[in-house]
Amino acid sequence: MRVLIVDDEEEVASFIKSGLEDYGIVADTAADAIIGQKMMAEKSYTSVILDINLPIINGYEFCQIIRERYRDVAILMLTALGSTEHKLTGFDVGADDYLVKPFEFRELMARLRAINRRRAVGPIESVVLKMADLELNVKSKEVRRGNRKLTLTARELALLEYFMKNPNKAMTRAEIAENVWDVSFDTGTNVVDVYVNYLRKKIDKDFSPKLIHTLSGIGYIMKEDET
Amino acid sequence: MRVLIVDDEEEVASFIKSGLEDYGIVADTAADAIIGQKMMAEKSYTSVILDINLPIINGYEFCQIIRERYRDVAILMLTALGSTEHKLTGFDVGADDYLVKPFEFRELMARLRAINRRRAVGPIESVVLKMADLELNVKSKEVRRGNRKLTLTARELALLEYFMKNPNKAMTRAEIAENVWDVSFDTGTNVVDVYVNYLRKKIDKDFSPKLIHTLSGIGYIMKEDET
DNA sequence: ATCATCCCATGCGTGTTTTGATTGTCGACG
DNA sequence: CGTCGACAATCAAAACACGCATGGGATGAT
Repeated sequence: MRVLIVDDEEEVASFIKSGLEDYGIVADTAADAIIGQKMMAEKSYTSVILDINLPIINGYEFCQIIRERYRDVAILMLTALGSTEHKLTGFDVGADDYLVKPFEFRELMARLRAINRRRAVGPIESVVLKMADLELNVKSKEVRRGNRKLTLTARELALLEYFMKNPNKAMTRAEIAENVWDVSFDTGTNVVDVYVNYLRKKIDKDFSPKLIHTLSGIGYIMKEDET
Repeated sequence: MRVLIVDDEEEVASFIKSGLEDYGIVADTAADAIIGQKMMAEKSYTSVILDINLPIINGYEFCQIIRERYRDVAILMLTALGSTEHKLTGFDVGADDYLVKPFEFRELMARLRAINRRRAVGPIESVVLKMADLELNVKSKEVRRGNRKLTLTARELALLEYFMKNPNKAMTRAEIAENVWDVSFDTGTNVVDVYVNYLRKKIDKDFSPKLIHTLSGIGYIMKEDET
């Protein structure tokens, strides 16, 4: 995920930028639409956070330009203009969401996530993957369940990461093997079974609810609810 | 576009409903999540407008349920709870947008349009196959009829999936055998009959209407209406 | 050299799948 | 009106595959 912030107020822009970076999201800033346009030509952004009161070209016009050229970029308008008329115009020119200043950063973040959630192939790449009380920090490779810290081996970790990135999805052994062992699956081995077993011993054995479930004849699935 | 409004305040719900209908959008209302769930099982909605303060099951929980089962439905939360915490929770459970009461109808309309426009971009194939109140989530392999969860074996599941992907189509045993057992049909076995029987026991026996029908001399057909 | 990690092979118990025989249903025809 | 035959539904035992556990060997790191 790469975000472009277009705002002529220096403070606001850098405040958002540093906030996003705390979440591991790359962010660039642009003071006006002309600069913004150039940056979008150079790099490909997943989202744009856009002010309306901009010098030269205003936010509405810029929004239309983006929509035309980069059809699938998520656009979030962030402005002091809070009247319904303004909002309607914003959505009219193609914004995906509209947030009024002053704002809480956490809400901005949540809205940004929401508009990206659909578009992206997988869910937004959050640094911390969560399911029930199990957490996996992809960056630090730290795994904890409840308040217990767990130590996994490299392979166990890769497997868990794959599971957590595909929650509620039934997966065959072949699928898992190809993604976690990244060799085309050599039939006649049961590594997957063995490692699922290892994982279970560490993350499920002493806890509840169980997260890794077996689907007989199909494979495995990671999900929260029992059965 | 078909919208479901879940709100226990009668006035609000019907206000929105009639507003949407002015725009030629079909809208249904449900007073609580249980009713809402049933309606979603029967018809397929593009969007849900969801209150949080609901009797029995609150909006957050219902939102999660919807997200799980109907991945590609747009959810807009509409509630009096305006704190950032509430909003965050809303987005956390999978809402696409969050609007605080009191609201202007025009803004609701604009936001509804925005979240649907966005969703239409990527062709997300529906993962939930439906017929009457029977649902098969192809991704998680979960099968439910009404609100009962059913457990099928791998072969039963494959058969059901084949049936549901070819609704209202008469199919011979040979056709079924080739697709579900993927061996060229060894005449002289009655596996198909046996498994249709197993399936019926699980998905049709205690329910109505019956979905799997026998065509004597031809084969089987899956369809909703009796005969 | 020692240790942890990773992968493979084997065997067992259990649930699933298949088979083959029996029972049930319905229409045609004597 | 009863019988027969074709077809479908049901049943239960047998064959089979699947998933899980375990021990041990190969590999690589310290």
